Amino acid sequence: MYIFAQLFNNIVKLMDKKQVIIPDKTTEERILDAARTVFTRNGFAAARMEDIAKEADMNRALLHYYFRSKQKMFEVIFEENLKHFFENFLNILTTEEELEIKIRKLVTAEIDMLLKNQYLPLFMLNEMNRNSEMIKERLFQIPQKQLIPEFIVQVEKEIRKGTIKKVAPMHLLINIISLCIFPFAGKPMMMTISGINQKQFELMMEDRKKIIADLIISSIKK
Amino acid sequence: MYIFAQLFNNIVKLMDKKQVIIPDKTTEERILDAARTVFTRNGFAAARMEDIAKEADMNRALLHYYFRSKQKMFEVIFEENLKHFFENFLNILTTEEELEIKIRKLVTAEIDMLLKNQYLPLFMLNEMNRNSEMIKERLFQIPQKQLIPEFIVQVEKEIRKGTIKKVAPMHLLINIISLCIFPFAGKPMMMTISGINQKQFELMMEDRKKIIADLIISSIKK
DNA sequence: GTCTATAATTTGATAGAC
DNA sequence: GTCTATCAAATTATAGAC
Repeated sequence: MYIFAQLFNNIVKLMDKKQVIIPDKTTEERILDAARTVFTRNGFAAARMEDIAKEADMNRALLHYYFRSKQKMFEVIFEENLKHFFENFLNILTTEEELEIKIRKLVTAEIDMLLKNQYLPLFMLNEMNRNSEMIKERLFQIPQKQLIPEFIVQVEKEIRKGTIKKVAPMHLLINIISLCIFPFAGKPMMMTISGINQKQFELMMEDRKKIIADLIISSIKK
Repeated sequence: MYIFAQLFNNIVKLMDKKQVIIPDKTTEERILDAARTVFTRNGFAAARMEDIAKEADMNRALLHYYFRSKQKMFEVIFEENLKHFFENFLNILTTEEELEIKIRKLVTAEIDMLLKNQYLPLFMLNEMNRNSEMIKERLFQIPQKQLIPEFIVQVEKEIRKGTIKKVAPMHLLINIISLCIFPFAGKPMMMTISGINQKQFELMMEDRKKIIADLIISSIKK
């Protein structure tokens, strides 16, 4: 029953504001979309319920009706972002793939993901930096404890076999992560310094897929 | 005249709270020290005037007496941090030094600076990401416009001379910056993932001075 | 210059009509 | 479910005593 009321409501708004509102999204989805945008862009502290309401084209009261508090709403988005940020990377990190292939896949997948979520790095870095209990708890639940060592073991095995140079596996991993993620966290700086625009930035990151992988691989090749 | 009153005041507080307060710092300096700590750690949005007052061991009213508003106080600290973040790096970038030596100096100086200012990267990345008019204006005033091209010219010259491989100068620069700065911005993540403590993190960054420089240099050597 | 008390503003959260 | 009106709390900023 209410689905028609909502549909009608959206169509009225659509005509009224001459704006495209996807009519088949539930209110909850519209709120989450808006919350994702605002929280990911501004972080918890700088995000305003009013901003989210405006982004979702509704009023603040409705946000509280669906999610009770800013904190609870944030936790949903943080959870999403945390998973998004780590999941794919950690999955590739522990496949049975040969090391060189794996490094190329890691870099490509990571940069592709970040090109679609350009505010994610700064969001994650910030929220992990904040000393929030909730976030510390959630971080400890990540299965990194097992996944990272798996990769390290793989690198150590290659070193013993003599197929790659003797490198510190943890540094290797940090190098890969740094080279992929930093340009996104520092995008405004990059763009100002080098005077490039959004489109040029994205093209540059496409180039970096090969540049980073080559750099890393040449540093471990004998 | 008032310098004695202040000295007396500080000594009283010192005895009263059994706490070491350097008595020869002016009130303004004590406020700036506190503001630097709080703003750099938490960013503008999450920083509270109350936090700064507590850190400086005085009350909020006094902060306003000296700096009028939170915004004005922040601008002083931002200015300081901006200079601190770029100045030394850009100076080294444009010395007459030979390229390989220069890269080693850049990496060492940058990591040394960041070891002493571990919250600086995240602060700068965040504030540059915020769309503040004041910050955009200040960024444009940085002499990067001239300094970066100077370095790029140097690299291009080496390539033409045939002393180094044919690499994209801008990517080379971004690689150096990424490798040095990212671990500090992602310190909480690094520490959680690899289970290391503050002391171990700092030792790791000491190791990275050589690791990063070697990596970069080996990638340009013929 | 420094403090206490208080005003003003912003922001998160709720009540109640429809 | 959604809105308007309102409250409550947090936070910045000022007034005025000492």
